[in-house]
Amino acid sequence: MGGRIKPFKLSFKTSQLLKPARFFFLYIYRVKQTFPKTEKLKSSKTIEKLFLEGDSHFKFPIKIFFLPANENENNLAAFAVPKRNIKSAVNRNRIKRQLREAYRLNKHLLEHIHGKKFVILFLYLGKVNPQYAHLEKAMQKLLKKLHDENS
RNA sequence: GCCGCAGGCCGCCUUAUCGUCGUUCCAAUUUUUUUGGAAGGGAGGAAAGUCCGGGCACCAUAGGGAAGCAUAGCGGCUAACAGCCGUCGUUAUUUCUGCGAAAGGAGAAAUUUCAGGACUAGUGCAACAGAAAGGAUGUACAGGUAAUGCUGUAGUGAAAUCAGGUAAACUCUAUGCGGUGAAAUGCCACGUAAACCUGUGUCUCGGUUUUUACCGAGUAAGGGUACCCGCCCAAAGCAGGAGGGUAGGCAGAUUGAGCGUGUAGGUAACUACACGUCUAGAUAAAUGAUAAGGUGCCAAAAGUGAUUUUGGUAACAGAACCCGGCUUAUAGGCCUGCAUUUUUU
Repeated sequence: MGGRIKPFKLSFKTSQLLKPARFFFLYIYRVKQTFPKTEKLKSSKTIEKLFLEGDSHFKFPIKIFFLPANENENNLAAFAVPKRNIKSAVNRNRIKRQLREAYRLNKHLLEHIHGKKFVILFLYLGKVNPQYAHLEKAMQKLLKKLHDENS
């Protein structure tokens, strides 16, 4: 874990804007906020399995499917936006990027489930382009719920 | 200055932090590799539709025939084209010139339309009007004959025996077209590996012959390329099963009919030469988030006005082997040309 901890350095202005719950985690130490290839879910078999066997939670507009996968080193995550709801390719891409961003900034919420790792799929079910702030809120609630159930 | 039309160009910017995908360099670990750091780069004019044309790759089927599809004045450009340029004809608009009492019609220029080969090969079709609209022929008057709508005029119509009109009607003529499509294809790794089992499947008649087989004819009739001939396969082909392996890596893949500038040739499209330049390469698919400032647009308020303040908003849209076009979508801005109107001199 040593390589993943960085000294906390934020300006006064930014830290003022942070909410208390998030502020707590960040104040102790800072989880590295990266999202490299090794944390992306790529196997089509696993994704199929997720839809068939995975448990799900829903908080508008995001639905998540997840399965425990303790043999993995990292949590694996994938993001999907159905073509049925969002027609434009540009908007689909954008929502996927925003989902990924929201996950990247909030994945530290899953760090404290010691030993337990998950395979997660995030599915966007809204029919219009979202505000990023709403997405992030929903993401935080879902990750917290997952955390509380398994700790 | 305002508004309109046509053509061309651009199509949000800057900074900071955190991320993300390649490249290069450095350090650590080291066979590969992995991790960290630094530098520099990272979507479009249409990347879209997949409508044409190529490059490139492959094929047991690529040849010939007919069919089908595409193109269509003439000349040029190009790797090629259904594209582009020039030109002739043609459609329409505007302006000018001169003719005329007027209605009108003539010529020239600019822009613009065209599915612009052939109805003297054949077939089909044609509203209204009209006796009659396609091997047609009636009435009135006049003429003529041995006799007859035989001839002329009137009448209908765009057109009445005239080489009529029509090919975004069949058709004919000329030219072109093998098919598939980067999920192609090649290599590496894994694997006993063009391996195993089951089913389907090569017809009928005649002749030669002991039989196999060969020859000929017929049929939709073994399989393959839509069809036929030809050709190829027969240890083939097709379908299923069991078992194994796997959605792996590298190449293809980004230096190219590339881009920029200049000179020369050409009416132009474009071409030649010289110099400079490297500008995305992902693969469950890289460009995002946050903050601040600016820019454009819209709305409201204030002001005679220049303008200021506040709020909102950021068009269409995401590379997927690569090029040349076409078509469609597109907020807003800039430039050029033409025409109208207003003001000033």
